[in-house]
Amino acid sequence: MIKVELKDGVVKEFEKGTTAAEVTKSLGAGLYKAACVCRVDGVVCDLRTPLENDCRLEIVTFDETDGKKAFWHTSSHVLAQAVKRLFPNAKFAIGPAIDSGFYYDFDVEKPFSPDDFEKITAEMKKIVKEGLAVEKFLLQPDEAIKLLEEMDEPYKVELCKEHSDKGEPISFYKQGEFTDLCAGPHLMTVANIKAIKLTACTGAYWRGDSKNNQLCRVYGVSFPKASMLEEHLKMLEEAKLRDHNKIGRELEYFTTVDYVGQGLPVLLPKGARVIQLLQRWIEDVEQKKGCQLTKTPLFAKRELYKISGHWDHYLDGMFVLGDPHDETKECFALRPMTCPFQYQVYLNKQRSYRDLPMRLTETSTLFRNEASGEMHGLIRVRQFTISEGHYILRPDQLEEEFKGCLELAKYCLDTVGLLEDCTFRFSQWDPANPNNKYEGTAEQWEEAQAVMKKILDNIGLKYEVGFDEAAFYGPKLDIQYRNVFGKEDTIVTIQIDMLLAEKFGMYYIDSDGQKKLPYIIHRTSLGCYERTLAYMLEHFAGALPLWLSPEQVRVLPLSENLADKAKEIEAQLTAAGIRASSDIRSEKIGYKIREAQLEKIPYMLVIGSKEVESGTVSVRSRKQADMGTMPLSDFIALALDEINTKKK
RNA sequence: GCUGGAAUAACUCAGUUGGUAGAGUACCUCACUCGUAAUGAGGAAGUCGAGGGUUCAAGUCCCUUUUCCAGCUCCA
Repeated sequence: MIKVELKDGVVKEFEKGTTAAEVTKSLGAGLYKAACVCRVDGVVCDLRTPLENDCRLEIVTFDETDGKKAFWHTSSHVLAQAVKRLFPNAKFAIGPAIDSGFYYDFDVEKPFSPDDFEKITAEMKKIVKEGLAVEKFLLQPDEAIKLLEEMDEPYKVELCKEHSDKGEPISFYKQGEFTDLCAGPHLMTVANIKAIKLTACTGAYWRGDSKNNQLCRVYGVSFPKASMLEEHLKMLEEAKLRDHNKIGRELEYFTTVDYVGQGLPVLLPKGARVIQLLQRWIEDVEQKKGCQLTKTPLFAKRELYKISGHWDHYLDGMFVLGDPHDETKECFALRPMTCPFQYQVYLNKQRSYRDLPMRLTETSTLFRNEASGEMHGLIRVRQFTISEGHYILRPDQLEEEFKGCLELAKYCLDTVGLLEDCTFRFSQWDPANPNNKYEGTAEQWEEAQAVMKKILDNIGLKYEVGFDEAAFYGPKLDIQYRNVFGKEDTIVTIQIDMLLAEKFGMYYIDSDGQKKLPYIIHRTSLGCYERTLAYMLEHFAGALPLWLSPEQVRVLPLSENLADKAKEIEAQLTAAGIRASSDIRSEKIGYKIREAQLEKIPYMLVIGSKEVESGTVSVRSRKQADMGTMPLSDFIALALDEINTKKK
């Protein structure tokens, strides 16, 4: 007999070798039905796992992430089974669970059409109704490879051969006529998958490498109850209403024009105003932090990029003016980054250790020739403006300055309301990167990464490691943000560079009279303005905080004959530094309010004869509706306080 | 760059098997002078993304191309 400790410390005895499933069943039919997988002493396992020793057993349902993962993983097998039935020639790659569902990659002659989708969904539902039990079996590596070869699954054979190096048995899962190479864990039966929706069909490269064959990836999501699926789809619809690419256009922040080109959004007055406000604020904040503002050219001769290394690493990503390969003629390129330009400020004269740290910042417009399929609203564009900076430092200043950069970035992101949803990624090099991406020696890399790790650990920052995500000249701390579709991008980056100073001959004379190489931190405080604006539009669903609202107050006279009074109030607001307008059209007040509300105008001041008589305004906010009447001066004080404190 | 989807009035979208281009909103005009999310009537508005082709006839079928969307790859 073995002792099994259950939830809340209850201990029960079972025969040695009893499976977790049998234990669960003994606890109650309802629990067994809801159970997806279990954790034995904290390790996620199949319910079919036999318990051999005393242990702690947790039953995991769909409510937990581990449960969802298993549920969706099994769903991906059902998808594969349905595809096999309908398209017997399809070859199978991988089919994992992801954060919001599952996918399976297939090699098929023709990608699936929406029509095929319906058929596949119907077949999946049929399979669920058949209520097949999921069984697990193990094979020795050579037997496993033989089986997969017989099944004519070349991708699976490739995967299996890699696992077989370990010499461990290979696990398979089987439901009905369908067998798949898989590590699991899986549900006990497909019968629990009550609601299924296939969401997208896209291309995806085998093993994530664009040199490889492109497969057909089918995305889906599934739930134990139909109502949960409905709720999920409703949530997705609501997320889409926050999409900056939709509301940014609707609310007239930006637009795109066919004949201007891809990745070149046109900022409309509202978008331009927000970016101006952010830029003025950041430039002032940086000045107070001891930064020096620079303004350097937007393009330069090819020779500059050759020194920095960008010419060799990123020629494809640059907009080149002239023939890049004709060395007999002058050739220019628009700048894809600011580093080599800003270094010229440092190089302007001989520098002493007393000049350091030198904190150079610039509101820098950059140009990157992104591949045509990469562009996305304001998030991924070909021309953008970034709060860029390079700090040139003595080694003894590195830690403190790095902390300063991180504090500044956190302050900026917090002020614009985005920090709470950010995650941190320590982006490191891959010594074995096949494309020769990284410059410098292993010693230099180990040192730079050790320094960064020490700094991050000292601060106690929670971060993930991004392997093979470093810049070609050094490791990065990337601050990541997810858009409404869950896609992650870097919003802010802080990088340690030990290589470029030498390339540009950026020495300083130390206190001992010796020439020495400085460290350089590449950093941004708020990231690039377009991207930050995009995320703010999503975060606030278009209702930007008052201090950043392009139009802060709209005066709404009840009737046309109060137009002069409205204009007078507007002028008083403008004089107080508030961005105001008035709606003097001969429309009903409800109509004007509705429009202002849809435009997310923070405050509406309604004025009628009552207000004119008493010298007050009737205040309505987009959040709290009617706030009652007050003297105009009171409202101005209230608004200015909200603006000056940058209230979110 | 790759896979899939899309493009019709300023916006959101209808448009049957190929046979004269439609609605709502917005816009303009007029009336109404209004109390916290849509007043009424009338009017104007489209080379059906662009370029080729098939056809007596193309928004609709075929080819090319541009842009937008989702995903992959990439992201200094």
